[in-house]
Amino acid sequence: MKSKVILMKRLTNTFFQREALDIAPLLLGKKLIRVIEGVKREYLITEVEVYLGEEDAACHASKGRTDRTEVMYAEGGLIYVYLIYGMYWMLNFVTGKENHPQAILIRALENINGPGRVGKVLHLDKSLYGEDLATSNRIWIEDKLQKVDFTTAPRIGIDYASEVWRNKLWRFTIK
DNA sequence: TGCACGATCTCG
DNA sequence: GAGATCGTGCAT
Repeated sequence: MKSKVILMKRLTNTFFQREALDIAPLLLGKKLIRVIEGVKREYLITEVEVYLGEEDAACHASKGRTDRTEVMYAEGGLIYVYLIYGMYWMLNFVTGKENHPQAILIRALENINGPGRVGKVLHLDKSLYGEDLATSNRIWIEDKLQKVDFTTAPRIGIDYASEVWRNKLWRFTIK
């Protein structure tokens, strides 16, 4: 007797060890799992932004290798979190090959708009810096096996960067 | 050792 | 439109 099983498959590191611009649209509509104090919660990813390499003036890696950016130089599949404006933790997934610093910022989840609020509901903190999405029991991504339509737009909050980088359409939003 | 500032949000 | 609030990177 045959039965159909719908697999909610955790994404492995190979998923993240590709170029951020290829991965970003694929992340839309996927499920973010977060376990807080033993309670498992699920959220749909609805908006992301790509930060790509040392050349990208808006990317933290444009300052080179530092204590903060170190994780971005690792292979894809790790988490990059940092505190901004003294109060908001930003959630990023490291992507690409080793020594190709890049990351994808999770800007919004379903019903949760803005990266600061995302960090708040997920109870992010420094302890998640470098967390491995493939093996963590605190946070990971699962495939939703559904296709989504998306739009692109310039990234938010990077007016300090030069025009070329400001104008990149590296924000991906689910339709 | 000090200082300027930021991949934001909320309130008025 | 401004304030909250603090780690980071770079100058001193």
